[in-house]
Amino acid sequence: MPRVYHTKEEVLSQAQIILRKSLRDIILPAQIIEIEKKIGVYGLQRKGYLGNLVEKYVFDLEVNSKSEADFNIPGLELKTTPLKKHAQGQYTSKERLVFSMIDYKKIIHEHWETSSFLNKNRLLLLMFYLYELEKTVLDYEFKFISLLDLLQDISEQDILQIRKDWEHIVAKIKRGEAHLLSEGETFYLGACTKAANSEVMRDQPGTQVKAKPRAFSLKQQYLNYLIQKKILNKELDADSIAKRGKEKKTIDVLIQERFAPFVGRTDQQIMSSLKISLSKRSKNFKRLLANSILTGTNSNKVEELEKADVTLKVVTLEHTGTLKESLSFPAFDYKSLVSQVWYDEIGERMSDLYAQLDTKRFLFVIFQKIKGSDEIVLRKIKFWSFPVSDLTEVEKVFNKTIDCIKSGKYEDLPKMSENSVAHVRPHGRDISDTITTPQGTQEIKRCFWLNAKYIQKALEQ
DNA sequence: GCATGATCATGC
DNA sequence: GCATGATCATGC
Repeated sequence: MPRVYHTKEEVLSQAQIILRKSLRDIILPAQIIEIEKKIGVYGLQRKGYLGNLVEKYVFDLEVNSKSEADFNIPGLELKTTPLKKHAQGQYTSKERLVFSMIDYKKIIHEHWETSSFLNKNRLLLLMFYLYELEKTVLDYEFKFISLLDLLQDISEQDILQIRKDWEHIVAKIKRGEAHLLSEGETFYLGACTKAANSEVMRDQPGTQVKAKPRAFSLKQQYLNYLIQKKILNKELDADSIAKRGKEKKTIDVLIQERFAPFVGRTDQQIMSSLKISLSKRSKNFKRLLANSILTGTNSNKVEELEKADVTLKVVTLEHTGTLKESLSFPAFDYKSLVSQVWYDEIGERMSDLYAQLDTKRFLFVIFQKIKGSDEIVLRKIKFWSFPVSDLTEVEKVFNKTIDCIKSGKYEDLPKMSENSVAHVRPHGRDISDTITTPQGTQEIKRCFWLNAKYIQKALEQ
């Protein structure tokens, strides 16, 4: 008979039996053999299998494949989720935390307080295990186990943001724009792509256009924040824009308000009203200026931006309004790149570049040069995420890049003149900064860039 | 003026 | 020591 749980405390206490242990440590030899047989059939990577095993062997529950609640306790959801270990020994989440699929047709009739998302996931039993490539589900060690109440254990500020994220996603679906959703347009709660079992593309309300299946997710960076702050009780070394969470505002409102008094002012005026003095010769001068406006310190780490995985980009327009410089991404590894596929339509595999464009959010701080002066003016700030409608253009660049690398034609890599959105260009320290190619030769480090003209247009909108 | 190649400066 | 964000330099 499967076990029945009556309280969340009972569930949490049962979960602890596997803390700092692996499945192999807590089950019988006969069960180990049975699981090893299945691993042979399913392979090591079968997602969700570990979750099923935990339900069965840690909690003694009957495992069903339906999306029914794990326990009989309303809102309590079990999540087994992987960690990765960094060189300095600290743990971060390996992935975002994915919830159940968004039902495009039903959700447009929901409200946050009574939403199916909150109903199902308000209480999260988070079981973090250390993912290691060479191990199977039997040997992953469970590192942290925590019960998180989404409405009580996180700051009001964060709850508000999650609610606004949810409302943003629902509003977009209501407008018949589910196909235009991307994970990058919200802060903590995202709508991430998710493999569908039966249908690849889904119907959505109000339009004939089909949309990719998506699920709610807590973004990876926000999950990292929860691990550090709520599970390990560590103080963050980042500076908060809303000091100590007293201001109950969403991130974009908060940031807009911080910059508003300085829009239209010169760098000199900004420095004197902030009572700071920064060297203009310093290459990150404008970056420091932006940080000072945001947090009052020159710290590069801004809590709200880190939690929401927002990349701050400082750009400087010419006095005429043109943007000269393109936007770089981290340098790529030729060998790793050729093993990637752009996006496999069921969301099982995607390239680093696709992931960057679909999940990242940018905050542009836009300065402009003044004619005949060495002063600059803060023009505006703008949140931006990459429009899904332009992904196909980048896909062309991506595929051509892979073709060129595979055939060793490094001089034919996609140029800015070939594509309106993106190109490939060097991105190393100098010409001696090289990396090994699939051919075994050394080649200068390069990366994908978003074209300056393209970014300029995006900023004007 | 723009595309492309190359490098700087900082901070982790 | 290196990755990264940002910018510089050159040549057409």
